[in-house]
Amino acid sequence: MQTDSVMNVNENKRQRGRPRGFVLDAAVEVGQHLFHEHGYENVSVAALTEAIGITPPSFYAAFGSKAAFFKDTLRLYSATVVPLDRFLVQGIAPTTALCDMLRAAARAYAAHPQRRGCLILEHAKAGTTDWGIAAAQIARENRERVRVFLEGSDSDAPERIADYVSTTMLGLSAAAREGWNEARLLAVAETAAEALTYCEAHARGPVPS
Amino acid sequence: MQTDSVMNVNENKRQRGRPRGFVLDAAVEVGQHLFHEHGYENVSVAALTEAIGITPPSFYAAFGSKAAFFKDTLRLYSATVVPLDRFLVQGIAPTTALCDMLRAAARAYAAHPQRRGCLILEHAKAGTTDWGIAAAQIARENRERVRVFLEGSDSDAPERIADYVSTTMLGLSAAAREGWNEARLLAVAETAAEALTYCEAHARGPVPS
DNA sequence: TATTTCACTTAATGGTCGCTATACAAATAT
DNA sequence: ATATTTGTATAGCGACCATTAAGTGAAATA
Repeated sequence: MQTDSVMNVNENKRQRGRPRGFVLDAAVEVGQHLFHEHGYENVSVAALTEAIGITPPSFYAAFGSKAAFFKDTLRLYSATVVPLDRFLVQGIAPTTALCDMLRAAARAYAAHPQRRGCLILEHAKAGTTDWGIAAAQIARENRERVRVFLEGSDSDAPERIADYVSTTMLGLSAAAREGWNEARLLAVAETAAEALTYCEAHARGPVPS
Repeated sequence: MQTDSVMNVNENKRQRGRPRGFVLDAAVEVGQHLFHEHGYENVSVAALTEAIGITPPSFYAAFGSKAAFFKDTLRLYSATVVPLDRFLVQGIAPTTALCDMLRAAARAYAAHPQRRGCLILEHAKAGTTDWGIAAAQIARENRERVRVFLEGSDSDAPERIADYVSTTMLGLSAAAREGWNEARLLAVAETAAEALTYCEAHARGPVPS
């Protein structure tokens, strides 16, 4: 069951029959917000359809299933909210890029009082369900992009640094969900940033022990 | 509905009527393992009672509700698995204590292939449910103990350091649940430990910028 | 206008959930 | 012995879940 939303605006393809009474991408965004605020399991199809303004059969005709719809919201989120490529541009010093990314994450995770943390990371733990697997997949891909970026730069121990940054973002997301405000998250990001700059210096010279 | 489990072995109080056919603390431990492996919402009362070897009425007579039983498992967990006082002993250098704690967390969170991460931290996000509030409460208390320990030592910026350590442990727990092995978690803990030692040095002298 | 093609509406399906009313079994108290 | 107290077992409650079968409404094609 393919949907034509998210970066795939091939609507107005064949317009026979009654036209759809709602906008796909708008519905996906509504669902993204609900999933982000309450979590996949705590959002019922009834809640989704009511928020969108449609009924369950329309929902299933358009998106196939609740899990498929959730994957659509994941795609929308990773395409719009977490623009990794904005930070991982070749030529920039890896430490600078990662520090900027951590600061941006801290800000983004506390930006909206509802919808705290990262939609993807917060759903990447239910590794057994299909929707959890989808989230974990995206998380792994993003992690990989960080590692590749570090290998492209002359960074030493790219895996170790990538893992450290990933863990920090996981922690920032969880802390955001527990209600920490932007200042606290930013302070943590700043501390982690100092760790990264220290690692870089540490790699070039010997440890001052 | 009070239960007399967990550090509260006042059984053999009044022995009138039919004696209980199972051991309270053993049941709590079984529940702790199930909750840790699958998460609160994914463990039904039916699964709990079957694993314990009793039927629902016995369960509710002994523990009151699923949420109350979960709180019992939380108490057992924080009293046995995460011995904070082992690390936060006055007199030890704060950096040493925190680094040891991070390393111990990394090891503990990956120790059992099932039951990855921290039972408390992984349940502290559902802030609206009563069981989630209970977990978040314990997490907050532990965080407070770290802060008090740092204030007791001559550490500067105790809140900032405590927040950084808390976030790192949140990240380690989440990474453990995503399947990272002990080596990866330990490497992250080691990087964070370097950050802490750097912070300490940084506080005493100016930044080498 | 007649037909086709799709979306929409109504209403319900089977399943699982946390929880419990009722009845029975096993121990102590008298 | 009987009465009382307490745990266990059977069976089922109502609520909610994701999903859908069947029929109706609306637009484009012929």
